[in-house]
Amino acid sequence: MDNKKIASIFEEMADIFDIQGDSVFKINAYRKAGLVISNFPYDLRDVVAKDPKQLENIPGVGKGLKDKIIELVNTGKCEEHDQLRKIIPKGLLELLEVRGIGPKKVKAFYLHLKVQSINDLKEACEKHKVRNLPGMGEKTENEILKAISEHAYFSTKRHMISEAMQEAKQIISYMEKCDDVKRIEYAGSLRRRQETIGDIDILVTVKNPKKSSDIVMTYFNSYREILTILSKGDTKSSVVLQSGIQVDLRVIADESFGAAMHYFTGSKDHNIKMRDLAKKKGLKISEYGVFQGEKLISGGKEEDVFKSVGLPYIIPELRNNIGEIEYGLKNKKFPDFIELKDMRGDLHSHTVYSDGKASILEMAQAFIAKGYEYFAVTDHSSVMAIVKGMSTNDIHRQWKEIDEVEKKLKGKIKILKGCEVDILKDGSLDFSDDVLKQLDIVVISAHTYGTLPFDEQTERLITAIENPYAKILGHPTGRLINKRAPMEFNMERVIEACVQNHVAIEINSSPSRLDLPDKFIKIAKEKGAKFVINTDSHTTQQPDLMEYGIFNARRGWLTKEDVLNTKGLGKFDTYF
DNA sequence: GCCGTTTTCGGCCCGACTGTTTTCAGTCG
Repeated sequence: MDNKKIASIFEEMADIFDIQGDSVFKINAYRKAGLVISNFPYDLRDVVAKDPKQLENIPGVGKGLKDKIIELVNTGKCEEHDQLRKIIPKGLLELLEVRGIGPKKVKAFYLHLKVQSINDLKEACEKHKVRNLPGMGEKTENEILKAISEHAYFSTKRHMISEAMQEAKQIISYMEKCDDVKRIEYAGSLRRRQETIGDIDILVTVKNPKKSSDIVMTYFNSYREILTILSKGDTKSSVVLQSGIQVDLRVIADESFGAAMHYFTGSKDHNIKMRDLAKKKGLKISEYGVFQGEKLISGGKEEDVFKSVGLPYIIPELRNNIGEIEYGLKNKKFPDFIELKDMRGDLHSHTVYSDGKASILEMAQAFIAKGYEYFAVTDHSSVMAIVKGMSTNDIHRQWKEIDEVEKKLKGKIKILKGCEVDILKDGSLDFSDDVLKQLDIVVISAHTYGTLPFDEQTERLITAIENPYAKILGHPTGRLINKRAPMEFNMERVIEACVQNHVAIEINSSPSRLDLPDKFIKIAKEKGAKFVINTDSHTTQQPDLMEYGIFNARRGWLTKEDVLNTKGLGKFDTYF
C-alpha cells in the first residue's frame, strides 16, 4: 500500500461522500488529504513504522485520517471504504469523469434510472429518459451524449509540459493579432511549470472590457485549431483543441492584471490559503483585485496581492500550498532560485557513437551556441546493444576524436570524456574500473530490470552509487511520463547513499523524464545532496530542453549553489 | 474531517457559465 494508493482511496471516498450528499467540508477534507498524500515525498509505510504520531503533522491529516492511514498501511484496506464501495458501485464513480456531470446528477441517474456505468447513461440518453428528470431537459441530454463521446475519444491523462507550451505559444501569437488585446499571458499549471499540464489557461487584458470583451471572445472562438467550444460567456470561454488539450480564456480589465494573473495561475489550494489569509485581515481577494469592503485597494501587480497579506513575491513554481505561504510569512524573503542563465555546462549528452543523431563536432557547436564553457559526451556503455552502446575499442576511438574536435574549435568549449554506464542487475557497472578511472564524467543509469522487488532495487542502486568511479546518478527513477512507471525503491536510502559517496543526483531535463521528480528534489536538498541539471541531448536541438530541468529544480526550491554545473571549469567537479 | 496571531467550537475562497428555471442549482476552475 504505497502513498499513491492511499491517496486514491481517500479521493474515491470523497467522490462517494459527494454522491451521497455528505458535508462539502468533509468531502474537501478527504480530497485535500488525497492531494497532499500523493505529493508527499516520504513513504507513509516508513512513517507508520517509525512514529505514527508524525502523521498528524501532515497538513490536512488529523486524528480521523491518521487512523485510516494506519489501518490502510497495516491491513491493506479500510473498513469504511469497503462499506462505501458496497453502497456505490465502481462504475458510478466513472461518471464523474464525464464533463458536465457532477455528484448531484450521478445521484439522480442512479436513483431514478438505475444507471451504474457510462454505458448505462448513454443508453438512458438515447432512449430520452434523461430529459424527464427534474432540472434536466433536451439540451442536457444532448450535452451528456456529446461529453460521453469526447470522454471515449480523449484520454484523461495530462499533457507533457513541452506539448502544452507549444500549443500555448501558438494561441498567444494568434491572439496577439487581435487589435483589442492589450496584454496576453499564459497562467495556470503551465506557468507554475508543473511536470504535466491538465489544461492551458490564457489571460487577456483589454483597456475597456465593455467595449472589447465581445470582440476578443469572438476572435478567440474562431481560432482554427478549435475542435469544440465547451462554453462561452462575456469574459470567459473554454474550448478543446484538435490535439485534445482544453484551453480556458479569460478577459479582464487591465487594472486587474496582477490579481487576475495570481488567481488564474493558482494553484487552487494556494489561492484558497491566500484568500483565507486576506479574510483574516478583513480583506477579500478575487480575480478582480484586493478589496476592503467594496473598495478596490490593489491588484494591478501580482506583487501587490502578496503584499496585501504580508507576503513577499512567491514565484509561480512554488505556488502549491505545500509550505510556501508559511515560509514567506515567517522569513519575509525567499532565496534566489536557480535560473537558466546560471548554467555553464551540460554533463550528459549522446553522439553517433551510441544512439545520438549528431557527431561530436555538431554537438559541440550546439553547446557553444548555448554559451556553455563545457559539456560531457556520455554515450551508452556496451550492454545497451539495443541502442548500440560503445565497446572499449569505440571509447578509445572517441577519446581521440574528442581531442581532435577540441583542437579544431580552438578552446571555444571544453569537451569532457564521459560515459553513461549501465547499472547491471547486481549493481555492478558495465565498464571495467580500468576504463572508468580514465573518464572525466561517469553517469550511472539503470535502463534494465526496472521491476525488481523494492528491497533488491534499493540494494542494486546503492551498490552502484558506492562504486568509487560513479559521479552522477542519471534519471534516478527511470520513469517516462504517461508511459512507464518509476522504479520502486527506497528513495531516502538512495539519496543518503548519494550524499555519503559524493555522487551528484541528476535532474534530467527531457520533458518525458523530468527525473528526479520535483517532490524528491526538495527532500534530497534537505539531506545535503548536490545536483546536476542535464539535457541528455541526442540531437543538436535538445540542448534547448535545459529550461525544463531548471523549472523542476525551481519547483524543488534549488538555488544555483545546489547545482554543480552552474560552476565553472575546475570548480564544478571538486565535489566528486 | 480539519483547524486555530479573534476560535477547541464554528467556521471552512470566490466567481463564471449553462440550462433550467422565473431566482437558482449544478458544475467547473
